[in-house]
Amino acid sequence: MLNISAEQHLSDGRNYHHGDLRRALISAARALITETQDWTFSLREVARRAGVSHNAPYNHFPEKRDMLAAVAADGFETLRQRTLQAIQSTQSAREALAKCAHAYVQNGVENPALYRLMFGSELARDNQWPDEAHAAGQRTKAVIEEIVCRGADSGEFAVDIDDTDELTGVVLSLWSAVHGLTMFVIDGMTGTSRSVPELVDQLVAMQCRGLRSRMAQ
Amino acid sequence: MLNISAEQHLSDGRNYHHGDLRRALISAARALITETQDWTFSLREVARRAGVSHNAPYNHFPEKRDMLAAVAADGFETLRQRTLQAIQSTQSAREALAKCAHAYVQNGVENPALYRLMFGSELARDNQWPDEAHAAGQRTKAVIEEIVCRGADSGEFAVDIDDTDELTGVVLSLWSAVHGLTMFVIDGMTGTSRSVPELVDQLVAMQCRGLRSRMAQ
DNA sequence: ACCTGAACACCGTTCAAGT
DNA sequence: ACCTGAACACCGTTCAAGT
Repeated sequence: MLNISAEQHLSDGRNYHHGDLRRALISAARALITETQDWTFSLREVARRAGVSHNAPYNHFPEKRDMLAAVAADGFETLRQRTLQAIQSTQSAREALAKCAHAYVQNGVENPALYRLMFGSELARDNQWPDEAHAAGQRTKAVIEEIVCRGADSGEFAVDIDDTDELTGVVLSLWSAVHGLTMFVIDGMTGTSRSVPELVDQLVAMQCRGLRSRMAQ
Repeated sequence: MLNISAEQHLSDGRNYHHGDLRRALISAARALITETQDWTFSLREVARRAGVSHNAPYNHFPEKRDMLAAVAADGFETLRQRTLQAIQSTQSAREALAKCAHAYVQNGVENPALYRLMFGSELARDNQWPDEAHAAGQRTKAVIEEIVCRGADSGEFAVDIDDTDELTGVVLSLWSAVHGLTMFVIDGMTGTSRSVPELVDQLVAMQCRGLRSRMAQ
């Protein structure tokens, strides 16, 4: 994954402090988020963990927010890889969508704070996201787009993928549903005792039904 | 709405500082969020705005987080009222769902920071939400549940509302989709030039299709 | 180019005290 | 019961200086 350990760097012959402090800071911050399930820790604490002075981070990030944005981008990359792996060797678009959704939700459940950072975040400044995090999010979206195109090709989904607007809208609707469910599960807002996989299955079933028949809107 | 002004308090004959500082603090914080589109302001700043010493808030909230949670609950209440009003005098469940979704998304777009606070939030401590915010969220969910029940009664939606699990799952799926879309619109992650109303319409159309026919899952 | 240490203006929270 | 003021340990960020 993206978490290159300190040892690897050192065995590289590169000095931890001079070779890749940026990466080390991101790793340290991500580890802190994973451990504490919170990101109210200080930038100084991250620097301490990385074994550098409390200002060293400013050589790599303009301010704290930008470092968190880099962690978020890292989280998006992990999510992308996990969903991508989940749809390997699936037999149908329908199955791929289900597998993707399960992997997606589980990724969030396993590290709620990181998932919250990726989306909920005060990363936005003036309601504008840092480019790095934004781009990483778009790459994650591409996985869903691939599934939709596959379903259209196979005839499973009644989507006109040559109509860019329609394709984008469908992809966005699907991502919205899966993302929303992930948030509610994480936040304990489901208000039911049903298992997470059951909820995911029901959501996917409903979305697939919506994609199959295309009556008057 | 819930924003009772200072004047109203004073005309009540109640002293602003002794009568309802809690409410005044929530209002001040909400105003700060609305103005700055951020909630990294300090608790001391909120106290300043309310014209009290920097510790007065501690008489009403155990810590800063709890005050933000109260603001979030306030935001949920506004959202609930706006969606509730949107579905008044609608002719069908289908129309109600559309109107509700439009009002919901627009509410988020009008005050992104508040919406982010309500959901994305580091309000959670140990992944557990403050009771007040949690309860307010559940009340918002009830609006969607009402629409689904109405659609089941009228035969518009093929949902067995006597099956609690199924009903909960459907409501959660719908809420997930609308919430997810709201977040993506706010975060500028839609990756399309289509208008927000168009995206909402497409999402609603897809969800309704999913609710109408019930073939083998 | 990258890192350090001192410095500045702030903050969340606690505590003893006032009414 | 509610509010104040002083105090504590911290933080983000800047700056001058070191290599």
